[in-house]
Amino acid sequence: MNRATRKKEILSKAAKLFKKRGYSAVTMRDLADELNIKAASLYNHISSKQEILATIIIDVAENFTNGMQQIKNQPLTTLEKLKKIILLHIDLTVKSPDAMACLNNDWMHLEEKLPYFVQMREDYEENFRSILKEGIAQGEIANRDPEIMLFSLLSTLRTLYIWYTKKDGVDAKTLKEQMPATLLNGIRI
Amino acid sequence: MNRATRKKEILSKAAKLFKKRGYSAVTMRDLADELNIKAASLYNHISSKQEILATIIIDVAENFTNGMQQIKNQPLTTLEKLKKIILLHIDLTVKSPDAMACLNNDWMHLEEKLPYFVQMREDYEENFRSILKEGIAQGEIANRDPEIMLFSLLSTLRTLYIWYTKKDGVDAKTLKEQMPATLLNGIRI
DNA sequence: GTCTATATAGTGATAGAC
DNA sequence: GTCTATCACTATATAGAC
Repeated sequence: MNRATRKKEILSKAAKLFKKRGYSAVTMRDLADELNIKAASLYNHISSKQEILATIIIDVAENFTNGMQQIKNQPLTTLEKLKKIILLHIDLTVKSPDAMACLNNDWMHLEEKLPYFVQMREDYEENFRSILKEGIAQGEIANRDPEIMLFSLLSTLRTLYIWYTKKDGVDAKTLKEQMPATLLNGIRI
Repeated sequence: MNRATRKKEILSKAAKLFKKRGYSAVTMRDLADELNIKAASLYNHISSKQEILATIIIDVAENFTNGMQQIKNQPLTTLEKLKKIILLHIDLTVKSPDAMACLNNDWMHLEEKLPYFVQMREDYEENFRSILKEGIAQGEIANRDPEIMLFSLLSTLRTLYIWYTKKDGVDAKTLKEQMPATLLNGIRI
């Protein structure tokens, strides 16, 4: 198997295992078994277990950062921006549910890339918070504690991967159709 | 220090460490350091690392089960029942945020107690789902996919501990006053 | 009730043959 | 590109002294 394809396969299987048991509980031997090779062979493709984790998480995190950058300065109402943010979360979750789980559960095991990740996450939350406050100021959304609205929205969006990948869970189409209304009705005037 | 107090202290410090880094990443030496004793001394109070995890998680899980049992059969409207469920989550989170984190993030590392836990969690979700469906049938809440409403509510309630323990986070009083309205407005007619 | 010492079984990662 | 063999280290847990 060629080098690039094998590496992608390693990252994909690793994300799947990390989602199921967490980064610390997955050994290089577990990962190798999943690929039907020996643990030592993994090191022909990656340099460390840590590199695997960082690659998985930073890739998704940068997708969120880029998505938010595109949304925040568009000439849209607050509710339109929030709808786009909700759809961004749904799209990224549907595209890589395992990587979303890693980002949510294993980010604290990042080493070299930890400060970079934390900065991206803080910026993302701050942009989200600004949009909510803007909506309150303009009378578009309810005048309640923006911190409560923020965490209610983010909690749901960040854990979408749990419900999306569950048997008898919800499919992508239903999510895109019903999620924005369910979440936005909770905060709109 | 007397035996019962020491054991409680071990469970408390363990929950705090598990919340921060996850069960698998915390060693018995880490835990012992936190208590200023040696790892071997822990075994005079507990029989295994696994026992610590199970004690922490099952205790909170049984609190949820008991709370739900008391709520579901009371002569209340759906919205009143949902408000009581929301307050149950807030109360348990404020009481033991670290144990809530363990329950959410480390339940899959339970061994002997895993089936018991999974059954409790499934029953809890099923009771929650029934109450939502009852509300839709009686025209009290919006006629949307109950699965989406369920996961939106549960995601927020289950991750309350993240925001409650955060610096600049939300305090218990604000939560109890604003959380029910924010969440229920999203689903009520 | 805590200690030191240790048993036993992994852990991530490297060297070098094929 | 994968293998076997192995290194240096760390994990949970026990035995027995104090």
